[in-house]
Amino acid sequence: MQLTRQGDYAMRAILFLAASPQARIQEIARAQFVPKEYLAKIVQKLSQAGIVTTHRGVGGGITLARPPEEITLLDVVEAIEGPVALNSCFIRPGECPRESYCAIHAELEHIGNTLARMFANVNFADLAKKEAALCKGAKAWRLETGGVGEM
Amino acid sequence: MQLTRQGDYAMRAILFLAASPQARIQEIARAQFVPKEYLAKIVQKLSQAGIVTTHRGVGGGITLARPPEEITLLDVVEAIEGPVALNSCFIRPGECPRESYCAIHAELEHIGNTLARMFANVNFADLAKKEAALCKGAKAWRLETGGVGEM
DNA sequence: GTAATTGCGGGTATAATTTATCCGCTTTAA
DNA sequence: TTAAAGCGGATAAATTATACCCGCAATTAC
Ligand code: FES
Ligand code: FES
Repeated sequence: MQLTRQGDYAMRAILFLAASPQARIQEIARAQFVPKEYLAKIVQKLSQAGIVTTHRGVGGGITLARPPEEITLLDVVEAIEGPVALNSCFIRPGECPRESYCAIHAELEHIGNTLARMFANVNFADLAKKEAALCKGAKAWRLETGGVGEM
Repeated sequence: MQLTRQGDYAMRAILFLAASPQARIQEIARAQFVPKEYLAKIVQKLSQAGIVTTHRGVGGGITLARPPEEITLLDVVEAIEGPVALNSCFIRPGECPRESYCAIHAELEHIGNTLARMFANVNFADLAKKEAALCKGAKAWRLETGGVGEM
Protein backbone atom coordinates (compact mmCIF):
# COMPACT_ATOMS: atom_id res chain seq x y z
CA MET A 1 0.00 0.00 0.00
CA GLN A 2 2.69 2.50 -0.83
CA LEU A 3 3.40 4.92 -3.58
CA THR A 4 6.70 4.31 -5.30
CA ARG A 5 9.63 6.62 -4.89
CA GLN A 6 8.96 7.84 -8.40
CA GLY A 7 5.61 9.16 -7.24
CA ASP A 8 7.30 10.82 -4.31
CA TYR A 9 9.88 12.44 -6.55
CA ALA A 10 7.23 13.62 -8.96
CA MET A 11 5.25 15.27 -6.19
CA ARG A 12 8.35 17.01 -4.90
CA ALA A 13 9.11 18.30 -8.38
CA ILE A 14 5.64 19.71 -8.92
CA LEU A 15 5.69 21.21 -5.46
CA PHE A 16 8.94 22.93 -6.34
CA LEU A 17 7.53 24.26 -9.59
CA ALA A 18 4.46 25.54 -7.80
CA ALA A 19 6.75 28.04 -6.10
CA SER A 20 9.06 28.63 -9.02
CA PRO A 21 7.84 29.77 -12.44
CA GLN A 22 10.45 27.82 -14.39
CA ALA A 23 13.35 25.60 -13.47
CA ARG A 24 15.80 23.20 -15.00
CA ILE A 25 15.61 19.54 -14.10
CA GLN A 26 19.02 19.78 -12.55
CA GLU A 27 17.92 22.58 -10.23
CA ILE A 28 14.86 20.71 -9.08
CA ALA A 29 16.85 17.55 -8.55
CA ARG A 30 19.39 19.33 -6.37
CA ALA A 31 16.82 21.21 -4.32
CA GLN A 32 14.60 18.18 -3.74
CA PHE A 33 17.26 15.52 -3.23
CA VAL A 34 16.38 13.51 -6.32
CA PRO A 35 18.91 11.81 -8.63
CA LYS A 36 18.84 14.09 -11.65
CA GLU A 37 18.96 11.43 -14.37
CA TYR A 38 16.07 9.68 -12.74
CA LEU A 39 14.09 12.85 -12.36
CA ALA A 40 14.54 13.46 -16.07
CA LYS A 41 12.66 10.23 -16.74
CA ILE A 42 9.91 11.18 -14.35
CA VAL A 43 9.55 14.59 -15.92
CA GLN A 44 9.00 12.89 -19.25
CA LYS A 45 5.98 11.10 -17.83
CA LEU A 46 4.67 14.31 -16.31
CA SER A 47 5.13 16.03 -19.62
CA GLN A 48 3.32 13.32 -21.54
CA ALA A 49 0.50 13.53 -19.04
CA GLY A 50 0.19 17.24 -19.78
CA ILE A 51 1.10 18.34 -16.28
CA VAL A 52 4.29 20.16 -17.15
CA THR A 53 5.57 21.81 -20.29
CA THR A 54 9.19 21.43 -21.26
CA HIS A 55 11.46 23.88 -23.05
CA ARG A 56 14.68 22.75 -24.63
CA GLY A 57 17.80 24.69 -25.32
CA VAL A 58 19.57 27.51 -23.59
CA GLY A 59 17.41 29.15 -20.95
CA GLY A 60 15.03 26.23 -21.14
CA GLY A 61 13.64 24.09 -18.36
CA ILE A 62 10.19 23.01 -17.31
CA THR A 63 7.11 24.88 -16.20
CA LEU A 64 3.70 23.82 -14.98
CA ALA A 65 1.27 23.35 -17.84
CA ARG A 66 -1.49 24.97 -15.80
CA PRO A 67 -1.74 26.90 -12.54
CA PRO A 68 -0.88 24.85 -9.45
CA GLU A 69 -4.43 25.26 -8.17
CA GLU A 70 -5.52 23.01 -11.01
CA ILE A 71 -2.96 20.29 -10.46
CA THR A 72 -3.99 17.68 -7.91
CA LEU A 73 -2.25 14.82 -6.19
CA LEU A 74 -4.41 12.53 -8.29
CA ASP A 75 -3.09 14.00 -11.53
CA VAL A 76 0.48 13.38 -10.50
CA VAL A 77 -0.08 9.98 -8.94
CA GLU A 78 -1.96 8.71 -11.96
CA ALA A 79 0.59 10.10 -14.37
CA ILE A 80 3.36 8.23 -12.61
CA GLU A 81 1.79 5.12 -11.13
CA GLY A 82 -1.16 4.56 -13.40
CA PRO A 83 -4.81 4.49 -12.40
CA VAL A 84 -5.63 4.29 -8.71
CA ALA A 85 -7.02 0.76 -8.37
CA LEU A 86 -6.53 -1.31 -5.27
CA ASN A 87 -7.17 -4.72 -6.71
CA SER A 88 -5.03 -6.37 -9.31
CA CYS A 89 -8.10 -8.25 -10.51
CA PHE A 90 -9.40 -4.83 -11.41
CA ILE A 91 -6.70 -3.93 -13.88
CA ARG A 92 -7.07 -6.71 -16.41
CA PRO A 93 -10.74 -7.67 -16.56
CA GLY A 94 -11.45 -11.25 -17.46
CA GLU A 95 -8.35 -12.62 -15.78
CA CYS A 96 -9.72 -13.55 -12.38
CA PRO A 97 -12.00 -16.60 -12.20
CA ARG A 98 -13.87 -15.10 -9.26
CA GLU A 99 -14.65 -11.93 -11.13
CA SER A 100 -18.32 -12.48 -11.85
CA TYR A 101 -19.37 -12.89 -8.24
CA CYS A 102 -16.57 -11.29 -6.21
CA ALA A 103 -17.69 -9.20 -3.26
CA ILE A 104 -14.13 -8.13 -2.49
CA HIS A 105 -13.78 -6.65 -5.93
CA ALA A 106 -16.89 -4.54 -5.46
CA GLU A 107 -15.77 -3.29 -2.08
CA LEU A 108 -12.24 -2.46 -3.20
CA GLU A 109 -13.60 -0.63 -6.19
CA HIS A 110 -15.61 1.59 -3.92
CA ILE A 111 -12.74 2.25 -1.55
CA GLY A 112 -10.42 2.93 -4.47
CA ASN A 113 -12.81 5.49 -5.88
CA THR A 114 -12.99 7.26 -2.56
CA LEU A 115 -9.22 7.21 -2.32
CA ALA A 116 -8.95 8.74 -5.78
CA ARG A 117 -11.37 11.45 -4.75
CA MET A 118 -9.23 12.25 -1.73
CA PHE A 119 -6.18 12.59 -3.94
CA ALA A 120 -8.15 14.81 -6.27
CA ASN A 121 -9.06 17.11 -3.39
CA VAL A 122 -5.48 18.16 -2.78
CA ASN A 123 -3.97 20.70 -5.15
CA PHE A 124 -0.42 21.93 -5.31
CA ALA A 125 -1.16 25.57 -4.63
CA ASP A 126 -2.41 24.57 -1.18
CA LEU A 127 0.49 22.20 -0.68
CA ALA A 128 2.99 24.90 -1.55
CA LYS A 129 1.37 27.29 0.92
CA LYS A 130 1.44 24.68 3.66
CA GLU A 131 5.02 23.81 2.99
CA ALA A 132 6.05 27.46 3.07
CA ALA A 133 4.44 27.73 6.48
CA LEU A 134 6.12 24.58 7.70
CA CYS A 135 9.45 25.84 6.44
CA LYS A 136 9.28 28.91 8.62
CA GLY A 137 9.26 26.58 11.57
CA ALA A 138 12.18 24.51 10.37
CA LYS A 139 14.92 27.00 11.03
CA ALA A 140 17.76 24.55 10.95
CA TRP A 141 16.81 23.44 7.49
CA ARG A 142 16.38 27.00 6.30
CA LEU A 143 19.89 27.86 7.35
CA GLU A 144 21.26 25.02 5.31
CA THR A 145 19.52 25.49 1.98
CA GLY A 146 17.89 28.89 2.03
CA GLY A 147 14.26 28.11 1.21
CA VAL A 148 12.09 25.97 -0.98
CA GLY A 149 11.22 27.92 -4.07
CA GLU A 150 14.27 30.07 -4.56
CA MET A 151 17.10 27.74 -3.57
CA MET B 1 -1.40 1.83 -5.71
CA GLN B 2 -2.28 -1.83 -5.67
CA LEU B 3 -2.53 -4.57 -3.14
CA THR B 4 -0.30 -7.51 -3.90
CA ARG B 5 -1.68 -10.81 -5.01
CA GLN B 6 -0.86 -12.13 -1.57
CA GLY B 7 -3.33 -9.71 -0.10
CA ASP B 8 -5.88 -10.80 -2.63
CA TYR B 9 -5.33 -14.45 -1.81
CA ALA B 10 -5.55 -13.78 1.90
CA MET B 11 -8.86 -12.00 1.54
CA ARG B 12 -10.25 -14.85 -0.52
CA ALA B 13 -9.16 -17.35 2.10
CA ILE B 14 -10.79 -15.46 4.96
CA LEU B 15 -13.89 -14.98 2.87
CA PHE B 16 -14.03 -18.72 2.33
CA LEU B 17 -13.60 -19.40 6.03
CA ALA B 18 -16.34 -16.94 6.85
CA ALA B 19 -18.73 -19.36 5.20
CA SER B 20 -17.04 -22.56 6.31
CA PRO B 21 -16.33 -23.37 9.95
CA GLN B 22 -13.09 -25.20 9.26
CA ALA B 23 -11.15 -26.11 6.16
CA ARG B 24 -7.81 -27.45 5.09
CA ILE B 25 -5.45 -25.18 3.20
CA GLN B 26 -5.70 -27.47 0.22
CA GLU B 27 -9.49 -27.11 0.10
CA ILE B 28 -9.35 -23.34 0.28
CA ALA B 29 -6.65 -23.21 -2.35
CA ARG B 30 -8.71 -25.32 -4.75
CA ALA B 31 -11.93 -23.43 -4.19
CA GLN B 32 -10.37 -19.99 -4.46
CA PHE B 33 -7.93 -20.65 -7.28
CA VAL B 34 -4.82 -20.06 -5.21
CA PRO B 35 -1.57 -22.06 -5.52
CA LYS B 36 -1.72 -24.20 -2.41
CA GLU B 37 1.95 -24.00 -1.40
CA TYR B 38 1.76 -20.23 -1.67
CA LEU B 39 -1.44 -20.08 0.32
CA ALA B 40 0.26 -22.07 3.06
CA LYS B 41 2.76 -19.24 3.46
CA ILE B 42 0.02 -16.67 3.54
CA VAL B 43 -1.90 -18.60 6.15
CA GLN B 44 1.16 -18.55 8.34
CA LYS B 45 1.11 -14.77 8.32
CA LEU B 46 -2.60 -14.73 9.06
CA SER B 47 -2.02 -17.13 11.89
CA GLN B 48 0.80 -15.08 13.39
CA ALA B 49 -1.43 -12.02 13.16
CA GLY B 50 -4.04 -13.85 15.21
CA ILE B 51 -6.65 -13.83 12.49
CA VAL B 52 -6.88 -17.57 12.01
CA THR B 53 -6.15 -20.53 14.23
CA THR B 54 -4.49 -23.60 12.82
CA HIS B 55 -4.94 -27.23 13.77
CA ARG B 56 -2.44 -29.85 12.74
CA GLY B 57 -2.91 -33.51 12.17
CA VAL B 58 -5.74 -35.64 10.91
CA GLY B 59 -8.99 -33.74 10.76
CA GLY B 60 -7.07 -30.50 11.19
CA GLY B 61 -7.20 -27.38 9.12
CA ILE B 62 -7.70 -23.74 9.87
CA THR B 63 -10.52 -21.76 11.43
CA LEU B 64 -11.16 -18.09 12.03
CA ALA B 65 -9.75 -16.98 15.36
CA ARG B 66 -12.81 -14.82 15.95
CA PRO B 67 -16.22 -14.39 14.36
CA PRO B 68 -16.12 -12.97 10.83
CA GLU B 69 -17.99 -9.87 12.01
CA GLU B 70 -14.87 -8.93 13.93
CA ILE B 71 -12.39 -9.44 11.09
CA THR B 72 -11.99 -6.44 8.84
CA LEU B 73 -10.26 -5.82 5.55
CA LEU B 74 -7.78 -3.73 7.49
CA ASP B 75 -6.84 -6.67 9.71
CA VAL B 76 -6.08 -8.84 6.73
CA VAL B 77 -4.37 -6.18 4.64
CA GLU B 78 -2.11 -5.16 7.49
CA ALA B 79 -1.29 -8.74 8.37
CA ILE B 80 -0.11 -9.39 4.83
CA GLU B 81 1.16 -6.10 3.49
CA GLY B 82 2.20 -4.29 6.61
CA PRO B 83 0.83 -1.00 7.89
CA VAL B 84 -1.25 1.09 5.53
CA ALA B 85 1.05 4.02 4.78
CA LEU B 86 1.07 5.75 1.44
CA ASN B 87 4.45 7.39 1.64
CA SER B 88 7.72 5.55 1.77
CA CYS B 89 9.17 8.47 3.72
CA PHE B 90 6.64 7.54 6.35
CA ILE B 91 7.94 4.02 6.97
CA ARG B 92 11.49 4.74 8.06
CA PRO B 93 11.46 8.05 9.89
CA GLY B 94 14.64 10.06 9.69
CA GLU B 95 15.53 8.91 6.21
CA CYS B 96 14.04 11.68 4.11
CA PRO B 97 15.85 15.03 4.16
CA ARG B 98 12.56 16.85 3.55
CA GLU B 99 10.90 15.25 6.52
CA SER B 100 10.88 18.18 8.94
CA TYR B 101 8.96 20.53 6.68
CA CYS B 102 7.20 18.28 4.15
CA ALA B 103 3.63 19.22 3.32
CA ILE B 104 3.18 16.14 1.14
CA HIS B 105 4.00 13.89 4.05
CA ALA B 106 1.34 15.51 6.20
CA GLU B 107 -1.28 15.23 3.50
CA LEU B 108 -0.51 11.61 2.67
CA GLU B 109 -0.60 10.73 6.31
CA HIS B 110 -4.11 12.07 6.55
CA ILE B 111 -5.30 10.32 3.40
CA GLY B 112 -3.66 7.09 4.53
CA ASN B 113 -5.48 7.24 7.85
CA THR B 114 -8.79 7.72 6.12
CA LEU B 115 -7.99 4.84 3.82
CA ALA B 116 -7.23 2.62 6.79
CA ARG B 117 -10.51 3.62 8.36
CA MET B 118 -12.33 2.60 5.20
CA PHE B 119 -10.66 -0.79 5.26
CA ALA B 120 -11.59 -1.14 8.90
CA ASN B 121 -15.23 -0.50 8.08
CA VAL B 122 -15.57 -3.65 6.01
CA ASN B 123 -15.93 -6.93 7.84
CA PHE B 124 -15.99 -10.41 6.43
CA ALA B 125 -19.44 -11.35 7.63
CA ASP B 126 -20.86 -8.64 5.40
CA LEU B 127 -18.56 -9.60 2.57
CA ALA B 128 -19.65 -13.22 2.78
CA LYS B 129 -23.30 -12.22 2.70
CA LYS B 130 -22.74 -10.02 -0.31
CA GLU B 131 -20.83 -12.70 -2.12
CA ALA B 132 -23.55 -15.25 -1.45
CA ALA B 133 -26.05 -12.87 -2.98
CA LEU B 134 -23.83 -12.24 -5.97
CA CYS B 135 -23.33 -15.96 -6.43
CA LYS B 136 -27.04 -16.52 -6.87
CA GLY B 137 -26.82 -14.35 -9.93
CA ALA B 138 -23.82 -16.09 -11.38
CA LYS B 139 -25.52 -19.25 -12.55
CA ALA B 140 -22.82 -20.38 -14.92
CA TRP B 141 -20.28 -20.37 -12.16
CA ARG B 142 -22.62 -22.15 -9.80
CA LEU B 143 -23.03 -25.01 -12.20
CA GLU B 144 -19.30 -25.45 -12.38
CA THR B 145 -18.30 -25.44 -8.75
CA GLY B 146 -21.46 -25.68 -6.70
CA GLY B 147 -21.17 -22.72 -4.32
CA VAL B 148 -18.73 -20.77 -2.24
CA GLY B 149 -18.70 -22.11 1.26
CA GLU B 150 -19.42 -25.75 0.76
CA MET B 151 -17.46 -26.51 -2.39
C1' DG C 1 3.32 -46.86 19.55
C1' DT C 2 2.82 -46.60 14.69
C1' DA C 3 1.14 -44.62 10.70
C1' DA C 4 -1.27 -41.17 8.30
C1' DT C 5 -2.47 -36.41 8.07
C1' DT C 6 -1.79 -31.61 8.38
C1' DG C 7 0.49 -27.37 9.24
C1' DC C 8 5.50 -25.19 10.23
C1' DG C 9 9.42 -23.05 8.73
C1' DG C 10 13.28 -22.58 6.12
C1' DG C 11 15.30 -22.49 1.78
C1' DT C 12 15.46 -21.81 -3.19
C1' DA C 13 14.27 -20.38 -7.87
C1' DT C 14 12.12 -17.30 -11.02
C1' DA C 15 10.00 -13.35 -12.61
C1' DA C 16 8.60 -8.75 -12.31
C1' DT C 17 9.20 -4.24 -10.86
C1' DT C 18 11.69 -0.36 -9.18
C1' DT C 19 15.53 2.49 -9.05
C1' DA C 20 19.26 4.42 -11.23
C1' DT C 21 22.60 5.62 -14.88
C1' DC C 22 24.47 6.32 -19.66
C1' DC C 23 24.75 8.12 -24.20
C1' DG C 24 23.86 9.75 -28.70
C1' DC C 25 20.15 12.74 -30.65
C1' DT C 26 17.11 16.77 -31.33
C1' DT C 27 15.60 21.23 -30.28
C1' DT C 28 16.41 25.93 -29.13
C1' DA C 29 18.39 30.38 -28.17
C1' DA C 30 22.29 33.33 -28.18
C1' DT D 1 27.75 27.68 -35.11
C1' DT D 2 27.88 26.47 -30.57
C1' DA D 3 26.46 25.52 -26.04
C1' DA D 4 22.48 24.37 -23.18
C1' DA D 5 18.69 21.63 -22.21
C1' DG D 6 15.39 17.95 -22.67
C1' DC D 7 14.29 13.26 -25.51
C1' DG D 8 14.31 8.55 -25.77
C1' DG D 9 16.26 4.19 -25.90
C1' DA D 10 19.21 0.91 -23.62
C1' DT D 11 20.95 -1.26 -19.79
C1' DA D 12 22.35 -2.54 -15.08
C1' DA D 13 21.57 -3.30 -10.27
C1' DA D 14 18.65 -3.90 -6.40
C1' DT D 15 14.52 -5.12 -4.45
C1' DT D 16 10.23 -7.41 -4.09
C1' DA D 17 6.66 -10.68 -5.43
C1' DT D 18 5.41 -15.16 -6.71
C1' DA D 19 5.81 -19.91 -6.46
C1' DC D 20 7.54 -24.33 -5.16
C1' DC D 21 9.97 -27.97 -2.30
C1' DC D 22 11.23 -30.66 1.59
C1' DG D 23 12.27 -32.38 6.06
C1' DC D 24 10.22 -31.56 10.69
C1' DA D 25 6.68 -31.22 14.38
C1' DA D 26 2.20 -31.91 16.04
C1' DT D 27 -1.99 -34.39 16.16
C1' DT D 28 -5.26 -37.95 15.58
C1' DA D 29 -6.81 -42.69 14.43
C1' DC D 30 -5.88 -47.31 14.75
S1 FES E 1 -12.13 -10.14 -8.76
FE1 FES E 1 -10.42 -11.47 -8.46
S2 FES E 1 -10.60 -11.95 -6.31
FE2 FES E 1 -12.16 -10.49 -6.61
S1 FES F 1 8.75 13.21 3.98
FE1 FES F 1 10.04 12.59 2.35
S2 FES F 1 9.15 13.74 0.66
FE2 FES F 1 7.82 14.21 2.28
